[in-house]
This record gives sequence, structure tokens and C-alpha cells, in this order.
Amino acid sequence: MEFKLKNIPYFSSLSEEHIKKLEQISYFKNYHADELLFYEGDEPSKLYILVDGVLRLYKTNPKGHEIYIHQFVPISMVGELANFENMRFPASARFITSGTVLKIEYKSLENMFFKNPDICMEIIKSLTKKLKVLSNVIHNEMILTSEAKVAKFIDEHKELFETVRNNQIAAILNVSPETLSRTLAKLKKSGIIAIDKKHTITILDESALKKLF
Amino acid sequence: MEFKLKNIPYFSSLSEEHIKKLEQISYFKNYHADELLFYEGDEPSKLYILVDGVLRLYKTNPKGHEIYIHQFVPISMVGELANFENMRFPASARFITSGTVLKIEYKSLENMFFKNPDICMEIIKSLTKKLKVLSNVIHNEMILTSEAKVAKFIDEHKELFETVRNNQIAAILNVSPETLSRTLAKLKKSGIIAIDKKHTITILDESALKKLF
DNA sequence: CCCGCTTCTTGACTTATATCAATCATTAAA
DNA sequence: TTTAATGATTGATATAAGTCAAGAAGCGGG
Repeated sequence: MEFKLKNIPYFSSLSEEHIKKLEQISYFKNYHADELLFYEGDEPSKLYILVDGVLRLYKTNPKGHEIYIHQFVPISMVGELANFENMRFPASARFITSGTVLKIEYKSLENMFFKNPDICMEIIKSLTKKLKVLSNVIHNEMILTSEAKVAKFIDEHKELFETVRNNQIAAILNVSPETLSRTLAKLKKSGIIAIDKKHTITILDESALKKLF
Repeated sequence: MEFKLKNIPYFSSLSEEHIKKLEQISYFKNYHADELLFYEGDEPSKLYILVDGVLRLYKTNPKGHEIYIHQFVPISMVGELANFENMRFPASARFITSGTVLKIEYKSLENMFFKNPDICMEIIKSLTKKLKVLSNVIHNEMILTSEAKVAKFIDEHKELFETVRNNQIAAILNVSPETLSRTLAKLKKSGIIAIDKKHTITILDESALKKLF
């Protein structure tokens, strides 16, 4: 697939001239599934824009387990916090599918970039989106119990639930597969949901489900 | 105390004319300690700028306990996520000391505000700062153990440790007072820190302390 | 359709931290 | 200075979730 700078919303307002300049300080790179884009603790030097594929952001706890934070889909700016604040990446990023990122030399960009109000606006939108994501992570992980997390996930991502293995759902929810299994068993027993052989889920009592989170 | 719009960094670049307009859609309000500025779940209609006092941001868990998120000190923009994203406040805010906020009618502001590149820049800075805060909250609460939290707090906020009661430190760290007490006892016993009668803390083995988080 | 590999489930156990309760220590008020 | 109130410590117990292990179910290739 061929990617163009001007098709990226962040830069759609740029003049031909600016696009040219941007081309000189950036390039596209392809990644295959499971490849790391950056690792927690790395010093950033580039700003990333995900233009293709699914990129998972996660942290690693002292036991060496992956703690799921978020999954990016195109088109998303990635790693801006570390670049803007000149700090190390607070999390790692790994491709779940194959994908492509635009890598931009951050230092060169800073000047020409932040003067443009349209781009500023795009950055504000991107930062706000990310703030919302983190605010949600905090809510899910600090406020909700495992049962509440599962209930919320079923309510909000029924289709995802039916397409990915329980295994992966447990990873996304940061609960063990055993806990997920037990929680689902409990929800089934209390008549809130039903799951058939084909892993299709039916919400039998939506209000009871919502009450759980 | 008398507060002026032009002394607020977010607006320092505005022309006299714009300041006048801003004055028409904003006002200062004083709060006393313990007073709520907004409550989790409220619909926002105003953007807040804390110009005086200490404002605590917290969430409430299902058991009714306060979960500490962050404490704002002047000058900080507060509640921008909820306003920008047109969502309910994801947390509550309560004054710890008496304080003052500038309240700005958000809708009126939106137009004149986001056009100005200087203000955009300030907003980006503010959002980035907040992103860093949340990223840190996630790290502290999802990755660190209680012991690690305590160790990190001692390392980073020695002075605070010595001025506020253990009670309050426990609240800030989101651990129970008992757990804090036990953790401190453990650190003392292992010769990493010493605490005297006056609640003065001495770090005896800094590298061992840092290794804990 | 059967075999072997994953994934899922279930039970028993572990662990970190909260909770409850009693006592001790410190501070502030009388 | 004595006393009441508040905060800190300590031990015992509870709880939610993770871990380990074994068996069951589902699935993909021959």
C-alpha cells in the first residue's frame, strides 16, 4: 500500500511547500505482527503516526507480565507525550497485526509544526483523545472489579467478544483467563447472559448487566 | 486577593480587546476548604482555571471510598477534558485549602479561543502536563506494589512526608493507614530509612530505597 | 472420524492488601 | 498537668484475584 503525507489528517492543511519539508524529515516504515515499535524506558527521537495496522500499548509489571493499556488503530499519533515532554516512553508498543508508521524527526518538526493553528488543533484533538483513553484506563483498573470489567466489556464490545478468544479478552481486561472463565460462568448462572457453542453471546438482562459496572 | 486575567499565562498573549471579551464570559469565585468544585458524573458547562489554593481530584469507588488521583496547584486549567470532549466529569474535585477559580463559559470561549496559536500552545502544554499526570497515576496504581509506592513517595516527596500526617499520606498513596504503617516499619527494620520522634525521615540507604520501585 | 494440540474450566491453594478491633502514643484542650 | 480526642501501631481475619495443576472441550489436519 502507498501512503501519502497529505492524506494524513494532521497534515491535510499544510501547503505543498510544507509537505515537501515534512517529507525530508520523515519516512514510512512497515512492521510485521509482533514487532516492537518502541520499548518502555526508551528515549524517543521520533514522533510516530500509525497509518496501518493495530498497535498495542502495554506496560510490564515487576513480575514480567504485560499490562494492557490501549490499542491504536489508524490514523493515530503515537508517542507524542514522550516527545513533547522529553521523557522516556512510559509504555511499550507492539504490533498486533502487520502495519505501517510514519516516523518523523521530532526536533526538526517542532518549529514549523507548532506555529500552524490547524496542526495545533489536530494535536489538541489527539491529546484530548488520549487523555480520554487514559482516564478510562484509570477508571477500569482502579475502580472496577473483575466482574465489572467483564460486564462492561460485554456491554460495549459484544462483537469483539464473539470474534476473539477468551484468552485475548482476558489479556485486554488485565484479568487471568481463569478469572474471566469464572466470571462468565457466574453471569451465565445468574441468567444475565447466555453463550452458545459458537461463542455467540446473548444479553438476557441488560439492566442487570449494566448495574454491575 | 485580586486576580487579573492578563496575569494568567494562558491569556497573557491576548490583546486588550480579547481580554475584555473574556471578562464578559468569565468570573472569579472563591471557595473554602472542603468545598466541592464539581462532582464525578456532572455535566460540565464551564472551564475552570485554578488561580489560588489546592484542589484535589479524586474518584469514588463502589465501596464509597475516595481514590486519590491528583492535586492541582495554581495556575492550572481544570476540567478541560470534560469540556473539550463534551463528556461528564470523570472525577470529582474538592478544595483542600481555600482557593479561587476563574470560571469561563466554555461554549462562548471555544471560537475566539482556539484560533489563537499562543493559546493553542498553552492548551497543548496543559494537556500534555495532564497526560503525564495520568500516565504516572497508571504507573503508580497498576504497576507498583504498596511498598514500591511508599518507597517512591519517600524518595520524591521527603519534605511532604515530614509535614503531613501518615493518615493523609496513606490517602494520597491509596493505601490503608495500616498498610502504610506496616510498610514503614519494614523499611525501618531493614535499615533503609529512619524516622525520629519529630517525624523527620532519614534515608539511610538510598540505592536500596530506589531499588524498591 | 479420530488424534493431538490448544483453549477452557474447575478446584485447591497462595498472596497482597483491606478490614476490624484493641491498644498505644501524641496532641490539644481544659 | 491531667484528660479527652485523634492518630499510629499491631495482630487476627477477610477478600479478591492470581497461580498451579489436572481434566474437559473444541478444533484442525490427516
